[in-house]
Amino acid sequence: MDEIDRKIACLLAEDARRSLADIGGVVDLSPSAVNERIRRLTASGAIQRFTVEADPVAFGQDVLAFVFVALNYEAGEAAFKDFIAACPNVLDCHHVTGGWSYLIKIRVATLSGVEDFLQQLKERRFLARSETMLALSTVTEKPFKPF
Amino acid sequence: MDEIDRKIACLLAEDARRSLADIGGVVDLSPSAVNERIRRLTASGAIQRFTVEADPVAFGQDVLAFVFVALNYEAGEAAFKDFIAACPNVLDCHHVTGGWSYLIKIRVATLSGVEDFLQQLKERRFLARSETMLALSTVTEKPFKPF
DNA sequence: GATGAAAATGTTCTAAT
DNA sequence: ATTAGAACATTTTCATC
Repeated sequence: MDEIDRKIACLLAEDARRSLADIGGVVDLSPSAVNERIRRLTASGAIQRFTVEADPVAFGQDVLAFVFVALNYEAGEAAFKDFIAACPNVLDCHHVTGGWSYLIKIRVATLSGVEDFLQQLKERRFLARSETMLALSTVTEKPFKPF
Repeated sequence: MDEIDRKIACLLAEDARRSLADIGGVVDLSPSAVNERIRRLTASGAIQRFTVEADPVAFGQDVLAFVFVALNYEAGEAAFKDFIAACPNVLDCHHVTGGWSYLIKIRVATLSGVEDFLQQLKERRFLARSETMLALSTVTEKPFKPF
């Protein structure tokens, strides 16, 4: 992981469709060398996958909410994590400092989707307490990119 | 935006390097037809860009924090938004319901990076109050994907 | 590790329906 | 909007340094 690797990762983050020749032009390497570096970055997990950024609104997921959860540990933390990891509406879930155990970021189609999500947590007995914050508008929202 | 478009977007979200022929095999369309649909999805903004998902830790951004901000409106909301949009450490920034004006998600190399970030907000007089939550561990973290 | 050239694969364009 | 096929470009492999 040197400066060239970082630069290649940055270029791919901006546009993953750039050709190896293009990238090679920027970092002064042959297409094959660039290819080999991308292969290594991918194999090591530094680059996790090639994907597309999609507009949630265009796909009907208009509502963004943050749910703070105090876990009911009797229900099992592992079961909670499994549920969260499998739920397509969950974009983020982190164990956090402060008065709550987890902070969860979800995208749903409508407000009732938020209620459905909370209901699912309740049904599975994961919830001791929770608090929900709705996002009214977004200034910026982007996945992590090397820089 | 029909079911086929959704499916194509899903497949690209999983792996943006799949060939047009591959995708066509799944949705029962010719490579050219798939290509045309991807072109339209991209042109309409439903697909915002082709990119790579990178591992923040591999790139030395180990610390994830959520910063709640009550804005000092005298400093100018537009200036705040400009600053936030331009800051590479900021992954998310949303105007939210509740006692805070904005919820900001940042990635920094070390804890002192959190302090630096808060210091920058202070220097620019954006801050009335703030509260910071550190992420201790991550259950899931992914950009929005159509499904 | 990197290179350059050959081989394999994928994409884009054109004409037609 | 979609298709087929030709023309074009890119990626991948491999022998070599």
